[in-house]
Amino acid sequence: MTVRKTRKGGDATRDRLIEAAFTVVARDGIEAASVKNIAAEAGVTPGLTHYHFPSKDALLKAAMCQALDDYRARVRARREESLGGGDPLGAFFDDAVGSAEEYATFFRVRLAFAAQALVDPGVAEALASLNAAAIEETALTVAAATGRAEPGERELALAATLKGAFDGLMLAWLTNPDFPTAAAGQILENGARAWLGLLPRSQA
Amino acid sequence: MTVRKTRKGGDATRDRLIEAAFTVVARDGIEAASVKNIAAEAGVTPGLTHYHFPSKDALLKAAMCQALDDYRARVRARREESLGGGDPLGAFFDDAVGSAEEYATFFRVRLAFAAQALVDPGVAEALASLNAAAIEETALTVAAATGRAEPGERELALAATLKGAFDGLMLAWLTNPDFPTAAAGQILENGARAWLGLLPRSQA
Amino acid sequence: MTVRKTRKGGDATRDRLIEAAFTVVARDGIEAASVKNIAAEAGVTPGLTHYHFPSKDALLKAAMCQALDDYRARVRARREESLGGGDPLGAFFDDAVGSAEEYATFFRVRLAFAAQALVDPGVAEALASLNAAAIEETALTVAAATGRAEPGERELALAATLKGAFDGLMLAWLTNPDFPTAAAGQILENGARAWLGLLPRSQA
Amino acid sequence: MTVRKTRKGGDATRDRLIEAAFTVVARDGIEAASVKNIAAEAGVTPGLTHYHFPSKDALLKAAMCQALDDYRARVRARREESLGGGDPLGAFFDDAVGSAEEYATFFRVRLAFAAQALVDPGVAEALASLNAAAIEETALTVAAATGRAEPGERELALAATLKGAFDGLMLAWLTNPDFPTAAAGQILENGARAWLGLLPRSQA
DNA sequence: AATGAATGAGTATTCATTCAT
DNA sequence: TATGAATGAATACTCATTCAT
Repeated sequence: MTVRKTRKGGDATRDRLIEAAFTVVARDGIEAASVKNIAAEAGVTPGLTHYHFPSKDALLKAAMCQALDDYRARVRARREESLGGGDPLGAFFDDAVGSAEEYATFFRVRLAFAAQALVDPGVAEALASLNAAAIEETALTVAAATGRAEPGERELALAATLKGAFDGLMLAWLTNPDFPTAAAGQILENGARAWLGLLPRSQA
Repeated sequence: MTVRKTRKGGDATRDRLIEAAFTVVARDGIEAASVKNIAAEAGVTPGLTHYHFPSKDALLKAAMCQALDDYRARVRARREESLGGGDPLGAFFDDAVGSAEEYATFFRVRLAFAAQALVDPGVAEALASLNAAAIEETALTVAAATGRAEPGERELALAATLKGAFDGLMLAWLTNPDFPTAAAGQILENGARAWLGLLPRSQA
Repeated sequence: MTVRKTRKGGDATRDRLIEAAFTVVARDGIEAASVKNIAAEAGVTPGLTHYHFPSKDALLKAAMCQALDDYRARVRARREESLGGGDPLGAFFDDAVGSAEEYATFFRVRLAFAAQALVDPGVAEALASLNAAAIEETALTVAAATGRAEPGERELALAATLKGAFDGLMLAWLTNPDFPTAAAGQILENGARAWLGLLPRSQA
Repeated sequence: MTVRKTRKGGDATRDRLIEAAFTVVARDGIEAASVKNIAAEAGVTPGLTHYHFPSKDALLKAAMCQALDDYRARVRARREESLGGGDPLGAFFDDAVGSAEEYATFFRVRLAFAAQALVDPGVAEALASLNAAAIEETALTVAAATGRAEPGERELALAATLKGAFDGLMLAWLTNPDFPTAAAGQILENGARAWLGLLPRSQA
């Protein structure tokens, strides 16, 4: 019991560190994500970091994984929410375009790691697998739009395209508040529907 | 003449530093872009860097600006090459999809600075203006597709979307070699044509 | 207890750094007072300096404050020692002239900071307040000479003059070992006694 | 002729460098007196400094010597101006107290070098000899007060004391604008007159 | 006489990491 | 578990000096 309590405290600290790393990277960028800053954000001593994580990189990687996992969970929740509606694809685009602000924090962290992934194979691998999971999530939505139970190659390609394109739009929007979000959403949606052989939303 | 010679030596070094910065960022990432590494790549002493540039950030900024300017020049050249053809939009997509490898280096550098732009307003501003220039370049192509001399709001919105989306696809492709580039290109192209009220390429 | 022991180690190092800074400035001048030299004198790593002090300037300031505080304490001790004697002013001058060698180290450090105070307002302020404290100390001696409990304006002016003049004599003596210390002491003492309306010492 | 003209230009630059060094030291302190800053103040290139002076230290030394020489010349001019008056000592003190502001610039530079003299024997020697010259100048005034043609030991001791004490008062005044200048002048003057066996000025 | 380019040693400071407690 | 002290390598940047032109 006491042992577990102690462990729980330790785990709580570990989680606080992960969350603090996420916060610092999202707020101040990866260059500011020093052990000192992260520990300060978590309210602990820098030395303690190396008790919970073998290295700073391990901590950052853990933060990245958790962030992308949370992101995927959020995407899944949205999908399940909109399962009942008649137009899953429409709901997906409405969410993607309408909740940009909400996804922004995730994306800031993702971008920081993407830049590193181009250089560090370890980061690249972790990010790739997490990304694949998110794409599969989206593929389920796409499959639902065409009435298939399992997403095929065509659906997976579209899902990957949508995920990539939306990342790019997010990047553009973050660095340019005047970015035409709505138009971009329509353009993509039209392309997606055409790809699936569906009519445009207005005519459907 | 002699005067110019002296000046030339200095300017040549300056240019070598800029190019070295670009190379290091593209190859090893921005975290490795220390003054020492850049100077070594350029074959000069680190101290000399601060003779030609007031600070490391100024050098990196110069490298970023030059890189994006070169990128825009390349896009323009491609557009002018394909001016004679009957399908400017098709040529644009063929280039974007087919020359991914060629654009990759530019993108790697761009991504590094994008991550910083989220945090450093100075970088953000510079990158935004360079980005706007690239978008205008693309808008000319879009306008040509609809037969207009000057791009209107609709064309600009599409150009911004295409630029953003292609950036995202590039990011996805760089971190995942299996990314369905061709499919993504078609999806986007279909969306673009629909947005402009044109028929899909296959039917045109 | 154990807690205190840890803290003691840190505080001891901090003190060693302050003392080392004082030593280096007094011995080699302020231009030689680099973080590297000071740390070496203290027997620690340069990096550790920035664990105990936010900056080199903060360390030097701390050294200056402690030095001038020690100086004031020494002046006070001398005054209290000679409190019983019948001629406080005479005792003060005897000490000032006779203990020049002893005060020299303090003065060397003080001079280094005085040169900086002309340029750096932060140093100037700190030095001014420490100087004021030393003057008040001397003013107590002056007041005792006239039998007053509290020093008035006249006594403060004399104290400030004596402090300033003795600093100048110290500077002259340090750069010229042949400086007529004894004569200077008499000249100042005569001026001081005349200012207070007292008879010269020889006639008293 | 042309040769002389060229040389003249060179000498003029040399003088500009000396003056610039003086200006920078007086205004920004000796830590800011880098070759770069001095050259900028003189409006020339840093490299040129080493054509006219073998080293930075040589330039600074030249600036110090010229400054103290100017100071001595100024003191002498004052003395000669007041030679006709009946009270040379009174005139000397009136000048010293009244022209503090005018001497301040000289003193700032002098202080910077005094701090170095404590550490660098070369500077110490140069400064000592220049100081001795200034003291002899003052000794002439003191001798005039007692009606002697040549200053004796007693007069030299007083002159040294006055020079030293006034330096100290200048230092005190520069770091504390509230310093009681007038009182200090009277105290010193009383001491000086008593030392020479003269009556105080008020009674004379 | 003067410039601009270049060097190499030097600066303060930050960092991830270790370790005794 | 958690801390505070300590290290050594790395950082950007400054400096006096040299030299070809």
